Amino acid sequence: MINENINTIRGVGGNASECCDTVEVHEELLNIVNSTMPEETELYDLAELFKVFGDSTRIRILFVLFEAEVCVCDLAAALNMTQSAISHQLRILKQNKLVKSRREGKSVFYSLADAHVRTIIAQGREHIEEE
Amino acid sequence: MINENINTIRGVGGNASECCDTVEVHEELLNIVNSTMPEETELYDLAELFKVFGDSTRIRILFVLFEAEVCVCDLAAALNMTQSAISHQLRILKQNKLVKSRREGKSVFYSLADAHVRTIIAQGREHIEEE
DNA sequence: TTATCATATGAACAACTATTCATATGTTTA
DNA sequence: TAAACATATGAATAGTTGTTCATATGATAA
Repeated sequence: MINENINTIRGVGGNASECCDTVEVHEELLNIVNSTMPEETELYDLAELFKVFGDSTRIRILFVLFEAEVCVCDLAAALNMTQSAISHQLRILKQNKLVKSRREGKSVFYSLADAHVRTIIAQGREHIEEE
Repeated sequence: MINENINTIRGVGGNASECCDTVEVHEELLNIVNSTMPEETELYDLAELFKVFGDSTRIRILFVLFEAEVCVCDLAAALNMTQSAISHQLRILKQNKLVKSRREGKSVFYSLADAHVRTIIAQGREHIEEE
């Protein structure tokens, strides 16, 4: 059971009828928001990071990189997409430090840059596989 | 060090020059993709889930719900947004089973529905706070 | 150098999304 | 019942994003 020791925010009277007809937001709630809410920039960065995971092409790229270090054209061939599309997505993954790259001759090999990638995706899979 | 026992996918010769000029995709890579890549629908669902986390308004809602069960109008007031905007986002969070709701009189109280929410966001924060 | 292969990238376009506005639904109180 | 309050939702719009196309950059081989 989640939230077992989390209070419901109500008005002073403690019933639902006083929930929303007060002009001032409940002080308790404001204290919570002010003390536990991350900074604006961190919230933005967090959303930005999850946006990167929110595209099935990038997810597929990550699943390939879970198993091997692969060059761009092989990724494109394996995922049956154009080199350009893959390259654009790799750029986003790299900007967000989820993958790293290494040039070897004409090819550029990509691999995972961060252990959190596996954890985050694993937790996501667990979530969607419930029921 | 990540990827310490993960092979680089190459051509038969094992050098970079044979990486991409083969007509057929490397068999080893195809085997990996076929055996470890989740189903199309799971990939789609995964991306869909992370899209939900990819918006700072929804992230802020979740941070409030980390601490308390809150009704819609209090969420709107605390986050300084319109009731309609919050309600639309709560709908998305609920559809993806990240929050649950409970009616009490005129108010509807929202709370976290799943422990994975905390884990996923915690991992995200760890990632962006590195360096 | 020139040709070729591998990758990166800017521009354009179509598809998607978050917010706003107006309004509908649901609940309580008078 | 009617009025007021809390929430939900459809439509419209502005902003964002993923792919394609054309082309530029970088590296190797002839």
